[in-house]
Amino acid sequence: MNLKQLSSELGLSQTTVSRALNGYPEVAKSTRERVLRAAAAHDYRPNTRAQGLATGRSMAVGHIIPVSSRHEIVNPVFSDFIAGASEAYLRNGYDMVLSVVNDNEEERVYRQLAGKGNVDGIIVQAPRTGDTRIALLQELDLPFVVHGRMSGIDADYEWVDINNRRAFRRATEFLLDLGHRRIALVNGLQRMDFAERRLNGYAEALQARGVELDPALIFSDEMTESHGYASARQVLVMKDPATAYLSSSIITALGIRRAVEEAGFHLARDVSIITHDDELSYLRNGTDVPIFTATRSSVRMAGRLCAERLIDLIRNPRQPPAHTLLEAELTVGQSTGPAPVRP
Amino acid sequence: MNLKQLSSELGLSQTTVSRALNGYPEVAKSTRERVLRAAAAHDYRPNTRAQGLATGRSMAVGHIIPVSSRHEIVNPVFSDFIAGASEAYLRNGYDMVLSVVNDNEEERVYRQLAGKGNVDGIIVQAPRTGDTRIALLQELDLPFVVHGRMSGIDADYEWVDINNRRAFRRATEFLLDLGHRRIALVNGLQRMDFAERRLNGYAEALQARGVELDPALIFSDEMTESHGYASARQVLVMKDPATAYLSSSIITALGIRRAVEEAGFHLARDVSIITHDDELSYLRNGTDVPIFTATRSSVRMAGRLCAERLIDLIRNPRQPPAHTLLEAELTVGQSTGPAPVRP
DNA sequence: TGGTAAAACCAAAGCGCTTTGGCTGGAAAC
DNA sequence: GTTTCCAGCCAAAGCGCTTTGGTTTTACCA
Repeated sequence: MNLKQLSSELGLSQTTVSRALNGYPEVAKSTRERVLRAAAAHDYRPNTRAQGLATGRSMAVGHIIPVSSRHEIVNPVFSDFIAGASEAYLRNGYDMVLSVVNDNEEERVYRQLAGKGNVDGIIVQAPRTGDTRIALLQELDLPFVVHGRMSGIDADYEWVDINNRRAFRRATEFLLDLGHRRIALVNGLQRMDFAERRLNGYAEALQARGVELDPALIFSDEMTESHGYASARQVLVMKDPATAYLSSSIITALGIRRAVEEAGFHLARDVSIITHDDELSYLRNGTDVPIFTATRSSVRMAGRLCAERLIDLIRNPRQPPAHTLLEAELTVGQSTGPAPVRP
Repeated sequence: MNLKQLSSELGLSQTTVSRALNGYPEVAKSTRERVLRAAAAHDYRPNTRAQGLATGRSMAVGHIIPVSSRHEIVNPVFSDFIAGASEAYLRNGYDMVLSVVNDNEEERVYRQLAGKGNVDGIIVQAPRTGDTRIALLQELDLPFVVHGRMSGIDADYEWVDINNRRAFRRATEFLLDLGHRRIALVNGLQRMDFAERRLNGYAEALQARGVELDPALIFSDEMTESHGYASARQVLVMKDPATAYLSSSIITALGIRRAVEEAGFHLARDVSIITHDDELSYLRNGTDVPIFTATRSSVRMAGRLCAERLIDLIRNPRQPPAHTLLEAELTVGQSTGPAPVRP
């Protein structure tokens, strides 16, 4: 069923039917009701492509998921992020088109998405330090929202991010307060912007207390379980091992815990762990008492916020970029305790 | 830059330029080269919506991700599945449009997707027993591929699935061979088709050995870490607890391990665990020696296969449905050992 | 009753592409 | 030299919608 058929059936012009359906004023109330009834009866839905062609809008937004070409790893937070975003899209009638892209061919995909005109806006994921995508997107004149931020960029742009530096500074301070002095940082890939900010927060806290930063205690890689495990294993064989770990993801934290317990240590008593917790739906940090002491911030909510900002930006294009900074809560769980007394 | 501009710049008709770009034969070789050069120089990309309107194809496929409205949980295997599927789409020029849908409004979304005509085909995820979606999709006459199968349905349809029954039968037999008699099954939601098949495999193996099935040892819920933990806790307080666990996901297995170790037991020596392993990229089952003994099958590959089948189905619509059954490997890791001798 | 303004409707153009159904000029065939 | 054929090009229709710029109808008032 298309507009033409529907309108001829109703004995009306396509114009009137279209206006009736789209809520324009210049159509009699009785006619509108008749049209709406008929549309519902025939389960009529305007063809998106035709609608898009006529209006210039496509009612779709693009999410670009970068996959590191070396590691082939999809960040697991992404599924919850998507779930949050799609809440907003559903409410506003937008579709979500996903592109999983090797990070070496990102530019091509962005250009393509813009050129083919099948999205009205873009969500940029996993920004890296000195990212070149901002300039590209501004040149393409496509509304976009960055999940995270990009250091070392002059241009202003819309972003939604958590206060990574502050969260990790607080977490480090918490461990220092418990008497820990040797604190390992098991971080994400070094080139990721969030990882750098977390490192900065960690370094700041140490410096403020006059604790020297030991580069041997800092690990950066994809945030997998095995990265956590491998890092902790390295720490455990040190002459002067860490008594506490700061982890960038609950998944790496699981790996750290595995290594630590395998070595016969007891969590909280012998070794402490604080992790960042994205509140992944399938990997909740405990149901009542949190398993891990954690800096907590819902990635699902971040997804929703990004999507809402983007929709707003699409509707009102020429507004100045807004910045949404979310604070992470520090919640105490069962994985931290006072630093063990040296034997 | 659009076709009109490009062709006027070249002094050619839109027809010729279009044909040159799309590889039709009735255009001189020299002209074609000239057109291709100009298109590249101006970074011309045909507008997808216009193209779609003209051809009737949209060059996009839909993935419907159901989110249980009660639990609000997105299955984490989904991100790797998507990654696999998008490899195929990328190669074939398809876009992927994602709808995250509450399972109570699925029908509406399917109808909408078909009616609005913005996808050429659909991937159906997480089939449930007695699923009504098959009938709906066949009525809508939209090509589709099911990831998994649906029991209790007469109609024939295209699916890609792993041999869940066989995998869990083998895993159970493996545990029985090790002398285990009390084997707990920590499964996914009961209404999911794969969960039923796994249960059947488990039950079959027990019956074949004359071991009685104890319903108290069977747990079904969303496959979260806490489901694993909670289930194992229930088992641990039994008078006659299980000596082995069969887990439907590596994530629940992590929860089981947590509960077991917390209770002071040692993996493999006191308690055995076999889990199904989807080979999630961020949660690898160990790097060299597998952590868990596991039935292993890459969900990423399943994604790729589903996408490839769907693309084929879109291109050659009237072919009989094919069925792809993947066997899972049983890989021995560090989580299983002979049943402990009763004290 | 006629005139006017507002309300309600419509025809047709246009969005950017593909595709049908020509047309043309030069080479091949006679 | 004429006819035939085909390679190579083009004009225009059409995909299904929105929107512009009307026209007709109704309602109101003098």
